[in-house]
Amino acid sequence: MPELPEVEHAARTLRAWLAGAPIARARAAPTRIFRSGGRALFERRLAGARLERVDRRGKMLLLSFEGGVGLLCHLGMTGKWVRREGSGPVPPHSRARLELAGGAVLHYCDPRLFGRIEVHVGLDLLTLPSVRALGPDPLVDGIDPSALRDRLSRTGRAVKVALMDQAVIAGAGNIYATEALWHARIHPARPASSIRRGDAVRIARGLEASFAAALATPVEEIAYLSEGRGVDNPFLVYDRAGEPCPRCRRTIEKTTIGGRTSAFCPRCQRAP
DNA sequence: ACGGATGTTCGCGC
DNA sequence: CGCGCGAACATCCG
Repeated sequence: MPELPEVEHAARTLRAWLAGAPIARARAAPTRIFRSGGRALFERRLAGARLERVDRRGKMLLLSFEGGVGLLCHLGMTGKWVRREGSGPVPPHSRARLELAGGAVLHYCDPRLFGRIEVHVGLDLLTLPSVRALGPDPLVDGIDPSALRDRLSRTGRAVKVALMDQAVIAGAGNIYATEALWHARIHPARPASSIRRGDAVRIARGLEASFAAALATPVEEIAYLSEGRGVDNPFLVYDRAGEPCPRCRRTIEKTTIGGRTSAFCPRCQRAP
């Protein structure tokens, strides 16, 4: 459940779920979702907590509660929050749960345990080093093409690898880096250092377009990889190798860049 | 049955 | 120090 659009959806959903009732009880199994000592803090400090605000920075969810308790949650590759009535069945791979006054239960489910939850007391989550290390968030800060070009031009890595670097731009992963570069007509293996002002403008537009499209799409569809059967691929080029490019009809190809599969159109996105 | 999957982090070698 | 690469994490799906 991971890149910016899905995390933004999770933030909005959690905001609504936690708006009414305070947390009555917090429980979690001992898993590596929690770093050292985190589980005890989770169970002890979230009991009785009332939501103040939910923020998102890149792929990080930041839940702040009255009294200075903060919960940071990264969904990793397969994490998601699920709401159940207290009487309902426990969803698969529930790793932690927030029992709300009123009966609903919010489960953090994560089969592969790549996600993480941290509880912090007495500080602003936005000041955490892991949050401050993030680059600008496209929805919160917007994307400044000049700043993007400056950050890209300082590295010789492939532009797609650089776009997935959360310190460059917060929130893009394999799907949206792939989509944005197709929009921008830039080959994913091009050295980031070769990106010029005009390229950066098109990449910024490409990111905005692919994020906007995803935010306008039902979350079950953007999560089609995890939802599995029956959900159509909502993306233009991601996971579409062998199909025609939606712009020029040339067959989309795939290659491996930075260890990740990358789909691209060999005509629209010429090799470096 | 095998291979790959939306992410992050670590170790190793150059 | 930068960077590439592979592995690891644990599970599901086609």
